[in-house]
Amino acid sequence: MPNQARPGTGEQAKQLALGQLREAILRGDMAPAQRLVENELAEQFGVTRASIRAALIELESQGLVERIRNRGSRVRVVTVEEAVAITECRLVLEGLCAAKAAAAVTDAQVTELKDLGTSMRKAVADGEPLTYSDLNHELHARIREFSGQLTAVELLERLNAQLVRHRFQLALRPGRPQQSLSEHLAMIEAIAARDPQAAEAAVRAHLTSVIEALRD
Amino acid sequence: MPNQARPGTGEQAKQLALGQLREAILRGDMAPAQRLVENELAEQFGVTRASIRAALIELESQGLVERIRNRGSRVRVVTVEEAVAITECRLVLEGLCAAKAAAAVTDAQVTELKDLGTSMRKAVADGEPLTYSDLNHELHARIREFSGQLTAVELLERLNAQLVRHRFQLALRPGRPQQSLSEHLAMIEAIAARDPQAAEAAVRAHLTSVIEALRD
DNA sequence: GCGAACAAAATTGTTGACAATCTTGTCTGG
DNA sequence: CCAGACAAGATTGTCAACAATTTTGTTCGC
Repeated sequence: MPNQARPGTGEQAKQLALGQLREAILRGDMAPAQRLVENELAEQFGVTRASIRAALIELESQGLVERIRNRGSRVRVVTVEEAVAITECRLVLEGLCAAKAAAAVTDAQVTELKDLGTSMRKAVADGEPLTYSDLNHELHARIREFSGQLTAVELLERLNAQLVRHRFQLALRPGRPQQSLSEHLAMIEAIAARDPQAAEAAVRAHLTSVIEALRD
Repeated sequence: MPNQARPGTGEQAKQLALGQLREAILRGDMAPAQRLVENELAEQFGVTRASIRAALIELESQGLVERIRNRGSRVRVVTVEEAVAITECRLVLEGLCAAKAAAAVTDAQVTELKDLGTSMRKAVADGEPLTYSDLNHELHARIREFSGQLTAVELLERLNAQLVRHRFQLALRPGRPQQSLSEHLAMIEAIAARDPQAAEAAVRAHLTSVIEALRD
């Protein structure tokens, strides 16, 4: 169960620190490879070093930061090759989720997916890559959710967190949304048709294309 | 990068505690759902609570223990449904690794796999399910290793750690090694033939059979 | 006898100080 | 001028004590 980042509620210090740090890294506030000194972070977030420490240990095993014995922590930089390897894992895991989802979706959920599809079509037509990227993300999340495969969902969320930086670069590439759109619509179509094999194939095709785009 | 459990070397207290605790859980020394009290563990392993605490946090995000706020930690029990879900993830990820391995193995590595195959055949013929289980484990590990897919390997090791208890139950089931053997030999055959699609299919077939066996 | 309020025990969460380790800059000898 | 030893500073690792929380057992009122 991934830790939700909800600063502000009456959480314990460690959870608060974890949430804040995680958000900061995901938002890009911390430069890549930036050093994370426990004392500075503790003062910055208003908690003690022990809490920061616990948060860093957790973030390390989520692959967001790197820790070296007696040398400190830094935000992990994901090379292009790693991004490809991560996306290959996403490919098979999201394929699994899509197949499961195709076998289990309700009518209401199909409607929701189709609505997302039309929104995406509109975003591309209006030339709003930012909105499209958000919808894209949401579509993948919904498919994961509908699959009911809790283990796969957890792994995927961990993997996705490592790709934030690369995701932005990809979304703003000219021509990319157009190609991506048709692939996404095919995924929706296959799930709506309750065809697990087709759904898995569509997801694989989409992420294969993402991998090619990553290797610009 | 998963933390290797190598107690005895001059590691730091937290790493030592982590290794010992992990080994103890994996070996089954800790009963399922057993309470893990920080003070007791600290005394038992000869380290302070802080080290135990850090170790527990890490083990939690590896899915080996469960931690509830102000209530303590216990070794996580994996239900049969969870074991199935985990094995479904293994299915797709090991499929990916097998395909990659088939595309990249050297001749020496093929020889190694075939040797493993004959050893497994012998273990089944001699009726040694324990030896066979070990070889089984090693075969899977080798295939992962030969794939060069670091991200997938890391995910798989995490997943496998959660299945120790179920693995034992499966290995000792009468008739199971015989069926498992032919599936494993097919995997080796496909990788030796450098056929990625066949390798992926063989792994999927094998783990599908494992899932069915899990649902006794 | 039963339920709720309350008190005591056990356990985790937090804090600040201290020790061990690594990095960096300086100095000495060649 | 350079290599290696050495000392100073910075940073992480460890520790023991304290605070907060939850659980459990007990007592009181009905």
